[in-house]
Amino acid sequence: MRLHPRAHRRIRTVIPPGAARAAAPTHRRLLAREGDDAVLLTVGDDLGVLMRERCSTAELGAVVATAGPDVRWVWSDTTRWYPSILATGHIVTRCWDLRLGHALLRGSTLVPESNAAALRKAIDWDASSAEPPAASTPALFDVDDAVRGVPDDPDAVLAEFVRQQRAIEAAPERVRLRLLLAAESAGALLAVELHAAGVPWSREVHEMLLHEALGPRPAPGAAPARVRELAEVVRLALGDPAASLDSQPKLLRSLHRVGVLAQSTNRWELAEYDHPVIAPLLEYKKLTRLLSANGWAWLDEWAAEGRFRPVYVPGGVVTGRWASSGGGALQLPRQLRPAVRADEGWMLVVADVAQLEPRVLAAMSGDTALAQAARGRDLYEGIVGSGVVSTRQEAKIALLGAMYGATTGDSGRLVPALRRAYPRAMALVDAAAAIGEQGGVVTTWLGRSSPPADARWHQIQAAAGEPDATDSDRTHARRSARDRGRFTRNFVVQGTAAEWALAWLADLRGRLAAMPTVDAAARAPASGPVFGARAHLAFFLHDEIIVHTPADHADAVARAVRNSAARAGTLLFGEFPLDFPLDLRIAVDASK
DNA sequence: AATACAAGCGCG
DNA sequence: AAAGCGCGCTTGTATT
Repeated sequence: MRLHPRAHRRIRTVIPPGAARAAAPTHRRLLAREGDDAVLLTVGDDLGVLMRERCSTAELGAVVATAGPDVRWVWSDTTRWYPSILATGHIVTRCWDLRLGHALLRGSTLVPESNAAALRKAIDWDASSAEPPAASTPALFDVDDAVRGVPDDPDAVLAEFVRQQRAIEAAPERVRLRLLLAAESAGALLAVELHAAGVPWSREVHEMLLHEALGPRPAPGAAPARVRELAEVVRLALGDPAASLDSQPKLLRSLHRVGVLAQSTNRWELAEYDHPVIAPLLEYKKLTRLLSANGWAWLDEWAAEGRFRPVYVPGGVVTGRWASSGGGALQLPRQLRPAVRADEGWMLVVADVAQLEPRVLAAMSGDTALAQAARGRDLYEGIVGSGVVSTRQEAKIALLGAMYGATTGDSGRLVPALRRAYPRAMALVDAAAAIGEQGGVVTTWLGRSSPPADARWHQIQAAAGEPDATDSDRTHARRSARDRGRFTRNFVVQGTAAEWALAWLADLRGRLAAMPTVDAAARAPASGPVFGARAHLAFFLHDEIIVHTPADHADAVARAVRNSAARAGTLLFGEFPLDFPLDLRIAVDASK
């Protein structure tokens, strides 16, 4: 790396300071790179550059801090810029993530086509996946788009910002798009912060849980005692001391030999057979799963320092949900939740939204009957109370079936009753399914659109319409159309729920940042210099959050969590009469 | 030996 | 007890 000339150690202002002062408080500032330096562009309402500054990247944290909390930093990609700024101890309050913005706007049906086309043309987003999908490609859609880059040089950053700004301003629903971009960008900041802060994790509790379930930690390469014992019991029941339990084909053959004629080794199917081998085998599978997914090796690799730090991937799911990579953050088994444990003198505020997706569906469809059923704490009980179905379990299955597109089984059987009781809500998901089946694009409440049907999908549909089409072609086409219909049916609901959750998080993040810090002795050092000093979000999973907070602030945090949920509701749905009740607990650990 | 795929199971 | 959306991860097997 090149050393910077002394002159670069201080910000060099190119525009006279007077103009800069006038511009600074209200205007967005773009960050770009030139060699090893960062370039800062202050942009006016007319999108003209008011000021151009330059500093070394090492000084960026200080520059951000000096600029104050009212600036919205516009940059190519939060994952590229924010970690190093945060590492110097500075929180960025607002940003505009151009990569995420591009991914949203280039495909949104709310953006006028000429603007969307301009965005697509400017950045060759999917250059490497432009060829028609190979015949073997099973995916219905491709999320690679979201991970491609926006260039970092000043001209490109400014040009992309201008394109995105114009795309939004040209849209009749610009208020929604602005909200979506702001929420998505706040999520990008939070994802970096969650990784830095980490989930407080008790090695002691985790080891105790493993010991209880599996026995003492075995030598490397050996199976734990409890697993070995169960394997013996299973092999005895199979009448084969050498039976292999970890290879599906071999296990299936062994099962067949003792009369268990299952088609697969999945546990739901195995559970249907009445044979002495079943119970110990299911227990064996459960324990080996715990061992391989979240055993001692996982603990050593992911939570050794008292924090679990997964990498969150905002926008990583087509619907707008977050994905994660590393450590399986989205799959922490409930069994291990007691290991999520606050530091000494700290508490956890654990909150999840009750039935988020059906509530969101009620609001977006304007279905006041469903909203009425949701008025109490439990939406499913509300449906039972309206006499639509007779048990809570039926209400749940029916509603999930309606949102997922179930056609058979208990779920499919109950959907018609729901359709009669809540015609507006059901019409919304049915319409989304119909559009998907025809190859169309659907859009969430704030403007995230589903990916269009790919070339392979169209090819399958076209083949079924040819004169020489076989029954198999037609069946294939119909199935593929319905698959896509179920996807778009769920997309609008899951995607809007993700938007609600982002709005909740973004608002809460702001409230937590405003909370007081604690003195040195009361800090949680493992959460880092910034978050170890105050209440901070520690975990997020679709509709639930965990805040790690100094014990004295727990009540205030709980109020903030509730207030933010209420705020998210009005931000998205205005005065529509619907609340989003939380199940909220203040506790030392995250177990139920 | 390296890579791709499918099954299975964890989460919402 | 599951058949219907969205994921990530591990394991064993098949492919190269």
